Amino acid sequence: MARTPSCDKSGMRKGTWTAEEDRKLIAYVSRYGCWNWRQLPKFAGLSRCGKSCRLRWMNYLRPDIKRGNFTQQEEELIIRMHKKLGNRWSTIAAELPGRTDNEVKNHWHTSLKKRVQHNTITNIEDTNGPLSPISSSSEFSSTTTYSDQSSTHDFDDFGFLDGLMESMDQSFWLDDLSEIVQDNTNDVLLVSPNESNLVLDNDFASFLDDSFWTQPYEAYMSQVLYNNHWGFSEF
DNA sequence: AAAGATAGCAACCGCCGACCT
DNA sequence: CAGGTCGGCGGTTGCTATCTT
Repeated sequence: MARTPSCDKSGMRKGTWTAEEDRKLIAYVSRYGCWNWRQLPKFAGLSRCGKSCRLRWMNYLRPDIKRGNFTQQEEELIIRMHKKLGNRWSTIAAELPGRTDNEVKNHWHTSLKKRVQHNTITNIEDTNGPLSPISSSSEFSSTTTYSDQSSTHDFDDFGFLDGLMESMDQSFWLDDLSEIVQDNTNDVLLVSPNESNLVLDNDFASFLDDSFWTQPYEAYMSQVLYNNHWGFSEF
């Protein structure tokens, strides 16, 4: 679980923190605060570099650290924010009181990442059959083919449409599992897991040409902007 | 029961931006 | 402006625990 204690070239200890080291760090920071992490170990009687002390305090010893399993709400928030922000762990952790960026990052890599990937594959299989091209018999044509996640057009891709349908139920827009899909009649729908599907208005639907469904969102939008087909303000 | 594989997570490393001199 | 210091961040490592064969 932890690294074997060792020392670096300058004689600073590395590896797992002992209970005694923890006690010294807690005692010092509690009394004097963390005014300078570089200098702190010297005054606190620790043979650790400042960085190591800071990390230990921030990720483990801080009194407001919340330990234990992540709740379902916390996990959902992490998944949602990761989808929006990417690997900005400190920003994500800031929304989870008592959780550290390191903890959130670890939890993502060990648990949530696999779950999200599994859900993506499952959703694709649900609509298209197991990793097969778009099926004409399925209710919806998927926004993606095979398992190429880069060509999935999740709802968040269209954040710039936020002002367009302000009257919509906000939960629809915030739902990360919403997708933009095309049905048998070529209507373009916003599909939400809560089954409140919505047909997009014709302006938007007609804007999506065939290449939308066959290439990654970024590439598609680059092409759109390059061709000046559509300025954001027009919507 | 033993060996190998995998999961979980604390801790380290290197980089970057802010700030100071 | 240049150089140095510091705190903070994200990626990665290395070790133990647990599971699987």
